Amino acid sequence: MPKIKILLIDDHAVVRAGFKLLLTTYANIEIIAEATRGEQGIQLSQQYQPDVIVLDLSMPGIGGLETIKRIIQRDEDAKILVFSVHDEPVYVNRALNAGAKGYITKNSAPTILPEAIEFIQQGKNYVEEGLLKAISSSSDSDYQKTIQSFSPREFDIFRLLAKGLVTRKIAQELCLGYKTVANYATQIKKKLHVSSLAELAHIAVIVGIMKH
Amino acid sequence: MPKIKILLIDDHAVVRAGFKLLLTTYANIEIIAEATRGEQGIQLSQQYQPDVIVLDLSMPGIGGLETIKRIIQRDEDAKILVFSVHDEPVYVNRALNAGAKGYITKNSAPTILPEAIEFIQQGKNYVEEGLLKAISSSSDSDYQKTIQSFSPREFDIFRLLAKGLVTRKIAQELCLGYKTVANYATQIKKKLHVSSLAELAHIAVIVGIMKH
DNA sequence: GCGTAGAAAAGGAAAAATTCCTAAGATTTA
DNA sequence: TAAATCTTAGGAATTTTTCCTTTTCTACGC
Repeated sequence: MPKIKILLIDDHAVVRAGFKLLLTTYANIEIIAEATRGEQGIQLSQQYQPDVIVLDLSMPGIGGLETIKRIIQRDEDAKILVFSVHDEPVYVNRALNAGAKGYITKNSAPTILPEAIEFIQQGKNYVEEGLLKAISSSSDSDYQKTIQSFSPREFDIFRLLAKGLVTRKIAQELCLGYKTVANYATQIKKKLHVSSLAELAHIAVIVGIMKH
Repeated sequence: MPKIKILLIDDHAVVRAGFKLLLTTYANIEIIAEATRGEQGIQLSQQYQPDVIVLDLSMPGIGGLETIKRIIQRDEDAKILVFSVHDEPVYVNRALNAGAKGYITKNSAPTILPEAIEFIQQGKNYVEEGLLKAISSSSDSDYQKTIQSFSPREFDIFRLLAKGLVTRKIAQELCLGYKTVANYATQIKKKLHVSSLAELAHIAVIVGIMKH
C-alpha cells in the first residue's frame, strides 16, 4: 500500500516537528512537504499533489481560511484537514464552509491525528468529537449570524479590533493601507450595530471568538 | 557535564512532541517529565526538581499564569520559561510579573529554544527579541492597583467606557462637558497603558468590574 | 489661617481617527 | 457575458483625541 502523502502548513516550527514525531509510528503516512505560510502552501500543494493537506488556521499573511479557499479553488477535490488551536464553533463553521474536509484541534489525543488523516484521504469527512455538536447547538443570535456573514477580511479585522489593536497596528499586521482598515472598521461596527470598539470586544467574547 | 533537566507543561500533545524532536539534536538537554495541565505540573515540579520548567500560558484548568504563581510560591528560585503563542506585551508582562524568568513564542526559530533554556538554567533571564520593547508595568494586580487609585470620576468614566458608551453619551449620562470626558478618557488610557477602548474593556472584565 | 496638593471641570489648538463617498481591479456567480 | 461581491484605498469633511493650560473647590498639614 502506498503511503499517504501529506502537505503540512503551519507557521510554528514546534508544531511541525511534533506532527512529524507523532506520525513516525504510523508507517503509512508521510510528510512530503512543509510550508510556513498560506501562499507557500498553495504553491506546494500544486507542485506536490499531496493526498491530504493539513493546515493551521491562524497564520501570518493570508491566513488559514483564505488558504483553504484558494486551494479549493484550484482543486475542487483537495482534501484539507484543519488542525487548529481554536475549538469555537465559529471557526469550525467557517473552515468547513471554506471547503475543509475535516477539523481537529491541537488539544486532541495524538491517536486522533492519523485517524483523521486516513478518513480524509478516503474521501470521508472528519470533525473532531464534540465540535460538530457545538456547531448545531450554537445559538444563532444575531451576532453569530452577522459574524458568519463576514468576508475573510472583515473577520480578520474584526478579530484584531476586538483584541484591542489600533487601526495603524492592524494595517501593519495585515499589510494593508491605513485607510482600508479604517473603512473596514467603520463597516464592521455598522454591521454589528455598535458605536464603540469596547462593545465590539464584548461581542467577540460573547460569541466565543475571544477569551480574556 | 550533567544534562539540563526539563519539565514540560503543555496541554497540546503535538507541541510536546515537537519540543522533544527539536531538542534531540541538543545532547545536553533532557526532558525528564511532562504534564498536560498546571496542577499536574506543580506536582511534578516538586517531585522531579527540574532545572528548567517550560510551560504554555493557555491551558485548561488553572492556566499558565496561576501555575507560574503557585510554582514560584513553593520555590522562589524555580526557573520558568514561558513558551506561548501570544506575543502581546500584556501576556509577556503578566508572565514575568508572575515570576517567569523567560518568555519565547512558538513562532520563534527552533534554535532559540535551547538557547533560552541554557540562559534560564544559568540563572539569567531570557525574553525573545522584540517582546521586551513594549513592556510596561501592567500585570493583573497592577491593573487592580491602578484602578484602585482612580478618583471617583475616573472610575465612573472608566466603567462607562469599558461598557462601550461613546464619549458623547458618557458626557450626557454624567452631565459633563464633552471635553471633560474626552480628557478623562485619555488620562485613563494612559494610566492603564492601553491604546484602545477594546483593551480597556478586556481589562474591566479581567479585574471583575464588568461581566458580559 | 495659609499655602500646597489634588480633584474636577473644561477651553484651545494641533494631531489623529472616523465617516462617507467613490472607484478600480479581481473574481465569483448566475 | 453581465451582475454581484470582495478587496483595496483615496479624498474631504467631520469627529475625536491628545496635550497643555486654567479655574475653582476642597482637604490637609503645619
